[in-house]
Amino acid sequence: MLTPRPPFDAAPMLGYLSRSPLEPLDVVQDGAYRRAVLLDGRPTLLEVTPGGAVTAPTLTVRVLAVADADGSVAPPDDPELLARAAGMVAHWWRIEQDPAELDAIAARDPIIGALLARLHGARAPLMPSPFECIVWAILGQQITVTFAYKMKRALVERYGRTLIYDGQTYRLFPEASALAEADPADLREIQFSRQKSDYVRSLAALVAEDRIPWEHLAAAPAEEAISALTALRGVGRWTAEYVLMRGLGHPDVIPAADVGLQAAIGRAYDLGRKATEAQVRALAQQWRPRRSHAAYAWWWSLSKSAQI
DNA sequence: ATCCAGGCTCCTG
DNA sequence: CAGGAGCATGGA
Repeated sequence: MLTPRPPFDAAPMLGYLSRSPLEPLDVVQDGAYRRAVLLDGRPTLLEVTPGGAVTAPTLTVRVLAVADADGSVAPPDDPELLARAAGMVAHWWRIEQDPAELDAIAARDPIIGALLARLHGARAPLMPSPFECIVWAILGQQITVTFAYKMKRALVERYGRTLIYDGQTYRLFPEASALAEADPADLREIQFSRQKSDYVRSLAALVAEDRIPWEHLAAAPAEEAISALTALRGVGRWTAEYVLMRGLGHPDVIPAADVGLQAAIGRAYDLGRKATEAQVRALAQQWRPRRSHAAYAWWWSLSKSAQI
């Protein structure tokens, strides 16, 4: 049982995690979140169940099943495993972040303040791994989100491992080694452009050889990490910023070139059209030092759960 | 039909 | 260094 720093509200986060019916990995059902990940080299199914109140929140983490090499599924055997699973969940769900830091932002900028109020207690959740995040960012380049989900689903179904629990199939995001060896013709079949195919395969090869220092990048100043990431083929500034905020947990990064953000911000600030990248960066000065949370909030405002 | 989506690389002038 | 083509597909 984890006890996030209050206020903490999992509801908007669950809404965000169930944002697309095509999303193949994030499973939200009966108020709980399930996700299969590789832990100690074995597919492991985790479940997170929010409880308590916004002012006294809890997160119950369970390890539902662990798959062995032969694919047979068993209940968890290692007591260490639960502690490690809980640690991962605590990190993804940002339970230590202090939402009080957002109050000053809301006071400075009432427009985002109204949005932050709707998201009272919410955190901007991280993706389970930087690798998954960077691949997802590349899939999302230039195309509609719906099409990106379609590609992600096909990628996961073709290259990801599976875990069957309670009659339900859970998929894992593909390992870097599997994507590094992917046949470009197969990727073309699942509607990857030649560029996306090249980018994903070359990045997967780097990650498989552990050539990307994720921990260093997570701790480095944002601009330094952005420079390092944009040196990689297929990674421009938008992708680097996305990976910093969603994959590495940098608190103060915003992908200002994102057209979704630009549309949301253009509407909210009554600009008459979508904001330019320069306008987003200028407005975002007010959202320091939590620009990542601001970006998440604007994206959330575009999701279905925000329309209600 | 044409444009544009959670961009990036590469090529041109 | 700015500007534009090309990429794959689908919805507006």
